[in-house]
Amino acid sequence: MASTTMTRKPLQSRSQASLERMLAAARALMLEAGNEDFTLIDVSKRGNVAIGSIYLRFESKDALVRAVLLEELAQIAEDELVMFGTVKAKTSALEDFISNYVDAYAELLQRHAGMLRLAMLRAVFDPVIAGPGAASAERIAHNTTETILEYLTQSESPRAIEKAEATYLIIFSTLARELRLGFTGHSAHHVDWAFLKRELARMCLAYLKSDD
Amino acid sequence: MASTTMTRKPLQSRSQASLERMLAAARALMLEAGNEDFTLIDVSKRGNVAIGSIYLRFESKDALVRAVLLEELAQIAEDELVMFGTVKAKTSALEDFISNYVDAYAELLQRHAGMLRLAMLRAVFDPVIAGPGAASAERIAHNTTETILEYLTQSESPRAIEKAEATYLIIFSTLARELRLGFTGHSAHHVDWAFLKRELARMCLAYLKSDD
Amino acid sequence: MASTTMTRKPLQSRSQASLERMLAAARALMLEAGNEDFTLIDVSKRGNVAIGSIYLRFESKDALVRAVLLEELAQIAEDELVMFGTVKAKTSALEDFISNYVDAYAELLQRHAGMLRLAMLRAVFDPVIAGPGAASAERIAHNTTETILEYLTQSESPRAIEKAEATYLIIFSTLARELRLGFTGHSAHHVDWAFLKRELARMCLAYLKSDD
Amino acid sequence: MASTTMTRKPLQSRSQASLERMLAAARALMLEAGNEDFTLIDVSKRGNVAIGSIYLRFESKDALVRAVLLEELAQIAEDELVMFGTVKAKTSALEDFISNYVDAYAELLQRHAGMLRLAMLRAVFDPVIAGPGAASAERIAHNTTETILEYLTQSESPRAIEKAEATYLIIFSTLARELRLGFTGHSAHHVDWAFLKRELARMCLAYLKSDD
DNA sequence: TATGAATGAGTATTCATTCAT
DNA sequence: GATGAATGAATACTCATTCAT
Repeated sequence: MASTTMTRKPLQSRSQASLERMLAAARALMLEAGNEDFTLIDVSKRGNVAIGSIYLRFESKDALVRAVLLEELAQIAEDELVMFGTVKAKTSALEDFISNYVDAYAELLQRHAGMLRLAMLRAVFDPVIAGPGAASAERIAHNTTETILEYLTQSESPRAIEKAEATYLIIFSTLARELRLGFTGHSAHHVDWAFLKRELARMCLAYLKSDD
Repeated sequence: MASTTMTRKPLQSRSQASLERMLAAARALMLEAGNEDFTLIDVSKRGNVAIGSIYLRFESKDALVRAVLLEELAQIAEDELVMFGTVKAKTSALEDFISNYVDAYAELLQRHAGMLRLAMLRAVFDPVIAGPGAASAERIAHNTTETILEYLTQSESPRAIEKAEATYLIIFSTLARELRLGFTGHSAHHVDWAFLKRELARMCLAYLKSDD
Repeated sequence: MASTTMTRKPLQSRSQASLERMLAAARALMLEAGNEDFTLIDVSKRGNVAIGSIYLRFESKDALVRAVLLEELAQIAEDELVMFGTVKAKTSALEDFISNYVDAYAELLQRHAGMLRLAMLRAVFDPVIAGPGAASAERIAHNTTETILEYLTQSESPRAIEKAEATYLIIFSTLARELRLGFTGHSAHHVDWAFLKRELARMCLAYLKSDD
Repeated sequence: MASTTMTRKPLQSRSQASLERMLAAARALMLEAGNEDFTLIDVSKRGNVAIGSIYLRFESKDALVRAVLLEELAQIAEDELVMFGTVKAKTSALEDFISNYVDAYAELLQRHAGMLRLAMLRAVFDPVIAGPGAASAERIAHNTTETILEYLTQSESPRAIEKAEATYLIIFSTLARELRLGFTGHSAHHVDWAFLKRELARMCLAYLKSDD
């Protein structure tokens, strides 16, 4: 068994390296062009892999694109969890939480903007992408809502659940503008990002604390 | 004058009809697929126009796509003005305005969602689309902000300008989710639209009325 | 009959003018491009004639091209006769004749170079052009040969006929290089034209006067 | 070394064979039509290569045409050198040289007439073809002139250089008629080729030996 | 397994020709 | 007769996919 492993490992890592190179090449090409219009020849040259090798791992170009996006979505999901834990750990009041959360979430979305944009475009017609995307989104929505609720119940706010959910939705929507979906800064091309984040936090707080 | 019209109409309407058929066919194909990947053969068949006829009116497939989008953007700009006038006419208090505005703006964006989505995607690399899109966006942003300010100055709110601007941005961003930019309902696929609109209005109001 | 003529003339001259405009436009386009790759739309715009009108006079684009070329070939034939008469009129010795003839023939070929080039290219596959072209060529060949013979018989040269014919062939071939058929001056790009004409005349004279 | 050849040959010859088939097909089509108006589908069918394979070797149809012509021009250049060497080797007097040279040069031009004709047509607008064509022409012109001069200086002829150059030009121009540039036999369609070559040689000799 | 040359269906674009007005 | 908008066949080129080595 040891020998089997010995013999297989190098081969596997060879394969593994080749697989990673094609994924990385496709990823780079997708980010550079902002779309999926790269060719497999591009991937072949850039990733130093034979075209045939791509078809050994993926049944089509589409499957390769999906793999790249799914990999990114998994990473985003992980990053979200880490981000969420970090924010929670350093906050004890609603004010702190909302403000830090908006900052951290904004940063996360910005970091993954390129691929997230592509993932969202594809999600429109590709359930394989829409699924994990929605699942991940739901988890972060749930976590966020729960945490806001924890802070809110301390102050016995009525309609707490509804407000917490709306808050998450509005925060996500607003920050998602940064994914460059929209006319270059539709309605905002000289509004700066810091300003938007600050006011978004304030708005959410005013809303959450209001006793309507 | 009547005779002039008589003589010209048939000639114009023939051409006009053909032009409209190709624009309509392209529009329909774009909306159905959610992208610009239709072929001119599709347009030819669907619109019952010869391929050559398309090139009689447009210098390229791209120009046809642009024409479809520009037509829609012009319509959107007009609709926005009408919508804005209607909302203003029937509101006298900030509460009414925000609530009605969110409703009406949401309806407008929903009505144009398909093409607006395509316009935004193209705006990323096509200045011919980005220009009018941004101009239109800026006008509605300006109008909205001004109106909010009118109501706010009545109550001498500090930071009125910043809050009015942030309000517009956040409303637009939140409603724009409806353009299906995002995982089908990323984080919101069973949250209903009526709920979101109501809470968005409330949030904005709480924010605008807060004395931070 | 007078009235018929009255009524017809203006119409005819209208038609005539239109016909001439399309021929002139086609001619200009052919000369500018150096080939037959113009489009009928070009002719339509340039000549201010409707495309339909072209098909009223010519059964195809090819027929239009032919008409232009045939018109030019007829003009060339006429020019050749005039040129030949002029040269003969002012010369009385072989030396004068050859020298003046080479000059005048060179000038004629140069003047018609553009269309002659096109005519020759088309003659390869179009008998309608090859015919008149060859006929015209034969006449000038005959005239030239005859004239040379007149001068030669004065000096009782043996092989006079053969030499006269060869002289014409060689003069024509050499001058035809000016039609820009050949690598830009294949083998001659800094040899000047005046030199070539002078030496060509000398060579012919030496040959004609030799008693081989 | 043998094994290297063994391993490489099959790979190369497959590719090589395919490349040669497309070049040969294009060549044949060009010669048959006398122009470049063949289609890539024609090449594909005739050469039994996929259209895509053509684009694997050439970046455009134009590049394929160029390759065919350049190949021929290179062959012509080589043939010219061989021809020239052979002629020089077997001649010791001017008479012999001119006569043999005209014969051999005529044969060479005839052999390559079809492609040479196409090359010259393209040279008008394509520097890639005009360059090698002119270079090759200049070399043969130079060689010819030099050789004539060697024979002439023996007889201390005045104006030797000018006469040698003119001789080359006139020989080339006259023989080039055979490239079918000109109305099929413009001025010569029943003049036979043997006659023309003989007289051309005589004319050149008479000229070169004359003491003008 | 790995390779990358070969494949050919698919697409934008052009332009001679037709024909309704 | 005159017009010029409409037609659609034809063609260069691209690229995902296959398969012989």
